[in-house]
Amino acid sequence: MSDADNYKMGSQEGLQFSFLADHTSFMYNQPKQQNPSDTMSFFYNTPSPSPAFDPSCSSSEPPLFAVNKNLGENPNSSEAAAVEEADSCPKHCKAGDLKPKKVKEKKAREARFAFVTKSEVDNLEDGYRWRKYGQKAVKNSPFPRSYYKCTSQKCSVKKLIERSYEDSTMVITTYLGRHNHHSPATLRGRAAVLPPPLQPQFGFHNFPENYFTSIHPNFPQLEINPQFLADQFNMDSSFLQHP
DNA sequence: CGATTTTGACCTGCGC
DNA sequence: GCGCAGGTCAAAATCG
Repeated sequence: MSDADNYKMGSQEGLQFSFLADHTSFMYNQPKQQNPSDTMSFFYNTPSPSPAFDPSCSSSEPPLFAVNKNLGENPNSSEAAAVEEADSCPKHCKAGDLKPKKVKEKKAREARFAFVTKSEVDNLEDGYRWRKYGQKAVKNSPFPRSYYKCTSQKCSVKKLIERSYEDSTMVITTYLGRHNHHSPATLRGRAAVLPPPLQPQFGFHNFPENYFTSIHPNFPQLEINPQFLADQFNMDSSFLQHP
């Protein structure tokens, strides 16, 4: 079975994926019957109170991930539990814990951007070239985590890939750092069909710049690049184009 | 033969 | 200080 077939299988159920950017979780869940003219957007999902922004939660939490709370019919499903794990920091800063915490000066954590996709292939094609440099077993998970570095010289972006232990069909991808170069795929001739690259102040700096068509920094609603989705999910790009 | 992957060893940070 | 877990290194193996 080809990768394209795998993506097709995912899209038959509608597009479902979630992601985190700098400790804030986002989710996207497109119903199968969505109106083709609808804008495809990600929406802010800030927990309240919001431990996601607790600066003391900075260096040793498990990989950031979230699973859409609305994916399952049962609100008490394990997927909803996974969101709780992603939205709260482990042990020392649970939501509702108002005790002052010992805050250490820590090396600034590399910005992260994590998202979840439903796919049978682990390493989703994102236009960049990656070299695997490690693989580790993950506690409480039967699936290992793979570590990748961008192969471009002077680019220190890393990517972590693992499968969700709650749902083995979900792939958790975490980007660390920001590319200092264009996507090789873009340079190879896709520029003609892609919008101009976003500027370096791109708010979700760990993500390939061609993922999104626009960013609203004060109201974080993202519009995904239709051509990118078409490429990733083997969909008809005309279905995804804005009216 | 160069690039990439595999995999065990090693390093680091954190909690107890 | 010790043990655990996450992350990285680097030599060997594999691939194209």
